[in-house]
Amino acid sequence: MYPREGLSLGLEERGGKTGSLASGLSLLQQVGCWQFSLNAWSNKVPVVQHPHHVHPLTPLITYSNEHFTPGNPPPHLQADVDPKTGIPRPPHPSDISPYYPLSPGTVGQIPHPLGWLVPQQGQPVYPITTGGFRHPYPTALTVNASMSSLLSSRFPPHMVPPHHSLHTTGIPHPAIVAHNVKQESSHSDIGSLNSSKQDAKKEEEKKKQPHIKKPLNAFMLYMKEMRAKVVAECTLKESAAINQILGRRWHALSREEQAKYYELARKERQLHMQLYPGWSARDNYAGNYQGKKKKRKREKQAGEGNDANTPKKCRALFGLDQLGLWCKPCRYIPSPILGEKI
DNA sequence: CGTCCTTTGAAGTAG
DNA sequence: CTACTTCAAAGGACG
Repeated sequence: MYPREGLSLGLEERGGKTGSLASGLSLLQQVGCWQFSLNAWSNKVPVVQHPHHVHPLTPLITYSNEHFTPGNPPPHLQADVDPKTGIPRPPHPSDISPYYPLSPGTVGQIPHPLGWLVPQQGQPVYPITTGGFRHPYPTALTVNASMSSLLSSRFPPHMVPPHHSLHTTGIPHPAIVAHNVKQESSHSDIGSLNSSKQDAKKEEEKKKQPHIKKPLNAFMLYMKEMRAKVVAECTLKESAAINQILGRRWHALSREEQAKYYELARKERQLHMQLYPGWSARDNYAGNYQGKKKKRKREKQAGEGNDANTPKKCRALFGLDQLGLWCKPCRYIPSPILGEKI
């Protein structure tokens, strides 16, 4: 069932940060991965018990689960139901994200559409550092066809102007941060004295432009929600370790559970597209693609390909049973733990 | 201070 | 089309 042979049994050494077996064991126990492994071995359904069962991430889920009765449907369902027939309508662009759109009149009547991302840490999906504070999507933000066309007409498709970061409420969109927050200038380090001035000017101009971040994918949304919980469950705070745990928990989720996040991510992207019609992920490459890179690329390990987009390959390489509990050994959670039957 | 680590997924580039 | 790269989040570690 579980191809143990496919897993390295050696502790991974890298950068002198190798985690100890004991700590790894302890870690797994703390976060419940133990249970996952057991389930994987016994071919039972992996259980990631969310104590509260109410999904804090999404009103969609929360509402549909328990908070609303047929006579009192959640806002997004209200939007989805034909008022005349009462028959649910298929999704369409105008109600692209039931999480964000709220007409001004409805603000305050129902939980914030992004409350699903705010509750635990008070942080929105997209952190805003502009102005020194963070905001979720504006509460009064209404993204519908009219707004979409408004945005499109106001801004050229290839460029989102700085003021675009401000909604009519004056609250910047969470996906936008000051450009100098994280991204660096893209120019190479072969700067001459002549070009330094120009570079500085470009730099300044660039800083004026808001940095529109990528929309979060399903896993990122999941991490955002679950991180605090995992941190609370174990003593670890190091994000790399936490992320490993989260990665494993992600794989242990049922298809239905994951589907929630995929759906949320899809809506995220759609909203992002409507808010920033001309935006491309390329914009955030900041000239870092191949050669011009500012960022690392850790050397691949033996047998390690880039399997991020190739789950099948990933499964074959590292061993993944039908439950999806693949475990790649790493320095934080040593491979013997992952490979051993417990 | 800036980058790395670590995860998955989306989207980009290169061949 | 396939393979590879970057970047989203997060915060400690490290040079």
